Amino acid sequence: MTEAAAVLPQIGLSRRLTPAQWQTLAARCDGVQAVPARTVLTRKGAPLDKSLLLLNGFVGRYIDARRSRSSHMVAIEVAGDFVDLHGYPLKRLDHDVVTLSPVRLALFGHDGLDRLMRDDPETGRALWALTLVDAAIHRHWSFRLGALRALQRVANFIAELDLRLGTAGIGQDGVFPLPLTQRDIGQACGLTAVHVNRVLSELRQAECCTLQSGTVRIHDRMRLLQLAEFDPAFFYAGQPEADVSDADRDQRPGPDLSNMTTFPPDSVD
Amino acid sequence: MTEAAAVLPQIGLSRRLTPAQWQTLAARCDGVQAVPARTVLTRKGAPLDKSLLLLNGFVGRYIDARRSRSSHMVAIEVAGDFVDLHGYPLKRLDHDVVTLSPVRLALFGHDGLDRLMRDDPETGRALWALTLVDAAIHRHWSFRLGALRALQRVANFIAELDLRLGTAGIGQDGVFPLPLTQRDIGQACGLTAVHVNRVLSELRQAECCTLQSGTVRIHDRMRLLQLAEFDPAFFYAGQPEADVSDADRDQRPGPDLSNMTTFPPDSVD
DNA sequence: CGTATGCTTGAATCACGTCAACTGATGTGG
DNA sequence: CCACATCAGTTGACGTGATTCAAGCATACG
Repeated sequence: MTEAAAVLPQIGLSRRLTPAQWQTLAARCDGVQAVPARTVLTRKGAPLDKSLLLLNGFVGRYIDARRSRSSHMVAIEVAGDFVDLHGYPLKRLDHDVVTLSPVRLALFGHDGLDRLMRDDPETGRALWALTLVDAAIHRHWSFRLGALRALQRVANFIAELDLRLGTAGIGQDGVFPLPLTQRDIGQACGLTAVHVNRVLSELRQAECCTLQSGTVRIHDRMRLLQLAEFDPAFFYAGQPEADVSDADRDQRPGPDLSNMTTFPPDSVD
Repeated sequence: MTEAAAVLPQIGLSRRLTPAQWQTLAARCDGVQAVPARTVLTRKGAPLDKSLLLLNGFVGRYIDARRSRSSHMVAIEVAGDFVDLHGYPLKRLDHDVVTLSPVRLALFGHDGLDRLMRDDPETGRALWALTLVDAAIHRHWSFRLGALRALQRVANFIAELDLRLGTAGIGQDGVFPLPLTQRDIGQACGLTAVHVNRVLSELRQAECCTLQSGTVRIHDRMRLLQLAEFDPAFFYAGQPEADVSDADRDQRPGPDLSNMTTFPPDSVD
């Protein structure tokens, strides 16, 4: 639907496409749909024939343990993220996708993407790169959960959303909306809601940042990033990695496998 | 180098390609190289011009916190895994890649992959799907770290490697090599080496599985999988999702956004 | 040999979970 | 309009799972 395409803003992750690529993609949009909060978009294992681009709001991915009582949020998507793009090559997902807030979604049928891939393989590779940034974010989550403790984890989570929402043009002066309950944050950070509460009030008392009634206010971003051990490298901002054409290849010789160094063992753990 | 291509076995993840696709890819191989254990293959941020397919041995990906003393393993690669395939669209990595054991690697220059993508976009999409399975494994790690506690985590880790190595044709009767120190396992599972030790002896006493001198012996796989809350869905085994051509499309109507259901709140946490 | 590295075990500490009670905001039906 | 339920947030007391520090062994290696 071309009318729909005309209004699609190029925000967030989709900014990694060139304007021309974005036009090519937006032309494939099959419509826009509004969905209320706490609604299942796709259920684990269900076959997919369309992918969803998140225009605004928040969406979570959940894996739940059968025997256990808790489900865990393994990813959060913000405006500009392609929620289901990896469902395009895989044709089904291994987890549930649920809206955390009211959202608006742009729909892309897989057959339309097929044609896009055929007609414009360069844009296809750019879409591939988009899904790889998602994977890098997953690694960052793994790092957060495995290497940090409660206070740092929550700080890191907030710092990540500050960065990602900034890219989406949402929020300013360190203030942005985050309509999650403390239980949601706990599910994302591997903590109980009770402990998230304590950690948040600790961050508040430290004059670091405040999260109240669905709004984050960052008072001291330096301290937040430092506390969070936050390294934005995982986000692959900066150069357009979608552009694999040529130019920046072979300039620097890449890691030569002949000059390998022994991995220095680090102190503990 | 065609001689190198001739000896490349199609194991593990690379089995998700059709034999024809595998031949196409193997023909692009630029050589095979042996690398000793505990060697840095690629350093965070370094520009890449080739990708590596792991023929045997183990490789880990590490993210480390600057201020802190510990680095965290965010992924482990086994025989058949494409270690650096996501470095192909992205051109650099956000983490370090280190061998955990002596390995043999098949090298694929990015320009060769470029030609492959041009000549055979279908195989290109299959490679995309490979990187998406990696992402699914990342989500599984996130789940493990966020939702499970020590005993279950280690059990889950072992169950994952049992599954992945089985696909690579390594090990049988629940016995497979795993040349990791308890400190390595701790870095992967977000635990200290000391606690990994206690957990392993617990698993041993429970007659569940044994990990000694670099070898895993699974005595009661049912109990292991149950204890680990292990759901192999993340691995996308089964149907060849690389085959996006046609056939299995539009058979089932996919999740219709009109019959959305409200997300049922689960009990705790 | 001695030194380094990995595994094992114990005891003390601490971070986080669990249980429970209370608040305040929102909503619903009589 | 008020009784009542519900749900997110908050706080305290208590229990426990994991870390930390420490020491003792085993094996491999120069």
